[in-house]
Amino acid sequence: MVKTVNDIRDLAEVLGLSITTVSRVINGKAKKYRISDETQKRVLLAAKQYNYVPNKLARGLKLSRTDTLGLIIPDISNPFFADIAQSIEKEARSKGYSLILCDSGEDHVLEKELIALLLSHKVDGIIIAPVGTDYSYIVQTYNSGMPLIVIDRCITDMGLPYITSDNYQGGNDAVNYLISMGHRKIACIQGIPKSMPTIERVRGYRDALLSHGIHPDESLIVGDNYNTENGYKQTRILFSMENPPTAIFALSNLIGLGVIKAVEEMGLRIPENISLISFDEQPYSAFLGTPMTTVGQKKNEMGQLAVNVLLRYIGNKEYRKKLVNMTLKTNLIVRSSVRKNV
Amino acid sequence: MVKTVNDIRDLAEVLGLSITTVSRVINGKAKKYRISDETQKRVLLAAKQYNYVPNKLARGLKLSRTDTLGLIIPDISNPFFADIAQSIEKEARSKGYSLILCDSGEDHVLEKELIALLLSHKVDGIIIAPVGTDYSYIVQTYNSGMPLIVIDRCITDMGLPYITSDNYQGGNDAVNYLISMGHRKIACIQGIPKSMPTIERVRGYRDALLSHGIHPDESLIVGDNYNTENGYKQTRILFSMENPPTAIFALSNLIGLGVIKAVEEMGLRIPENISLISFDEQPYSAFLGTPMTTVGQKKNEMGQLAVNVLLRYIGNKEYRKKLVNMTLKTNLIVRSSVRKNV
DNA sequence: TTGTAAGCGTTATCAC
DNA sequence: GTGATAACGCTTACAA
Repeated sequence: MVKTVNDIRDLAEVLGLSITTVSRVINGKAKKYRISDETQKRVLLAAKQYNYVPNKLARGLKLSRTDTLGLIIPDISNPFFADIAQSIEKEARSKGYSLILCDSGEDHVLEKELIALLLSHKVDGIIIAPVGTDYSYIVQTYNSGMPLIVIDRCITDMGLPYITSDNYQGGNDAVNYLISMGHRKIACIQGIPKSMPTIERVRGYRDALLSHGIHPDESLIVGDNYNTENGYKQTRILFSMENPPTAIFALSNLIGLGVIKAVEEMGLRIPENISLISFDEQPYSAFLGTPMTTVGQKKNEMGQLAVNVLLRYIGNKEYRKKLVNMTLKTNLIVRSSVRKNV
Repeated sequence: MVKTVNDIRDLAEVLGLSITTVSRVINGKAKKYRISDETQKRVLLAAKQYNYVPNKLARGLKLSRTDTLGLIIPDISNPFFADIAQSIEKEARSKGYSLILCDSGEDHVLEKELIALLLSHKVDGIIIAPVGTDYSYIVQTYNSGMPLIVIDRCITDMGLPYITSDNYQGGNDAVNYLISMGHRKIACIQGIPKSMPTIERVRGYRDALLSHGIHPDESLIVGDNYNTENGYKQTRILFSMENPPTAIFALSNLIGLGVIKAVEEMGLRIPENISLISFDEQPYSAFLGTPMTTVGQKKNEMGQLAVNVLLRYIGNKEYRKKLVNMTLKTNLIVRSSVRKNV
């Protein structure tokens, strides 16, 4: 009959050692306390044998450190965020951290609750892609001393650290390209209007038009959500105009999918009847009915950087004074969804 | 100067009440202990005012219950798993549980570590879509009393509870359809060969052929991974045969994408030169170069059921004796990636 | 080189 | 109606 070991206490008992010694060996402080090699080996062996795993709750309670990070994103089924979540999880784990995943569903009331939830879990830090409507709670959390970093849906002028794509450049590049292909009547289907990616992409859109002497037509800047629905609806509406645009700039990959759906349903074709550029590259982008011209983002880098900056905030009080604001270049991936407009 | 409240102790002090009373109110046991309405209101108000959030570590340590579930999946960037993760997170949270997300990256050594990690976090239960190579550790964990449920990559005959799609039916339906369209030389690009979804889908494939008097050609059953790479490579190899198949059955959406890539690169077309059916429906399936015929799965239901069954295991020792094995029907979504072969 | 004991923040048991 | 206190499993001074 083998004794069941649940505790460091049980383990110590089995070994005939004190809890302290066992704890020291388990935590790799053997040589620091000059614990004999033999004792060390015995402990490690027994730990493995009895399948002992230290209780992180007790450990966290004692150390006020849980080796856990919180991640809040608006929609994990959006492959953009799934990719980011993957790189964050991987990087975090490689550094010894676990990840509590929260999907806010683009609901800022829920988002607020989720932050409180993560706080109650005593996570060591939070990575958040906010819904982008109400920041007060996030700012408050950060100012209270909780290490936190914002990704993608960044918030400027609030004193929050963030890592995001150069959305202005992405929007600007896309529209400049459309103009260079002869388009002048270019619609823009937005994501959440108040969110920074949308604001910046639209700013890039406007500036590209203006720099070519085209006055932005406000009736062509439409939509209010990053999802497929919005892309579909706005496209149908755009095409109900007496004089529809010749090109659409979709501010997310999901919006782009919605555009395609609407276009197909109307019996039209991309790019013959309408040109399209969509933000965010996806594995399927190249294989769509018309291979899509997209604005690629450094998702992997964004995730890795977020984790690493956050860990520095966690580990280094001094570093926390440094407000990290990073912007990652985008790249236009030209395929065949834009035709030359003559 | 407002006192900072970190503790239930601090809160009690501020209120001039005992810790016990405060704890009771916070946990909604006010009436059980006949705590006066006024006291109750004061406590609740102060808690809100001082932004008090109970420490889940301490709570978990005391109650041996963390209100936390662990989720292990092989690849969150695969939209199939992203969708499942979303439904699991949502359902779990609605029931008061948080989710620790782990991506095993299809690595069963890592998977084993991740289980130990979740154990050390004292999660109340585990939902796992295993890599599908080595089950021993999972079985051991389950047998040790940890509530656990397997999804998608199920393991039969091991006494583990699971919820999965009817992969046999899905494979059978797909191939029956291909045969009904006149195809006889049908290739099958597998996922991980030892994993149950692959085994079952291939069994469905074989039986469909046999039931039509076609003897399965082993050289047409190829591949070893659910990813895009595998789909691409195997397609290139299949087409290097002197007599390539007229149809391909891809066992995942990612494999399907790889097939498309290879086909395009070879200057061929779907379905003119090769017909294709791919497992798992995705938002983009309808918008691919050739709208894809797919086998749809009940992802949302799978996630919700997994959480609910797991929670019953957690809450009800009796129920744990009942081995839940659920199989969810698939549905063939016919589009235009299969042509009539004459 | 090893051990003793206090304390992390919470809840449950028992008392008043 | 409310309060004091032990205990959950761990780490870490402080002792020896």
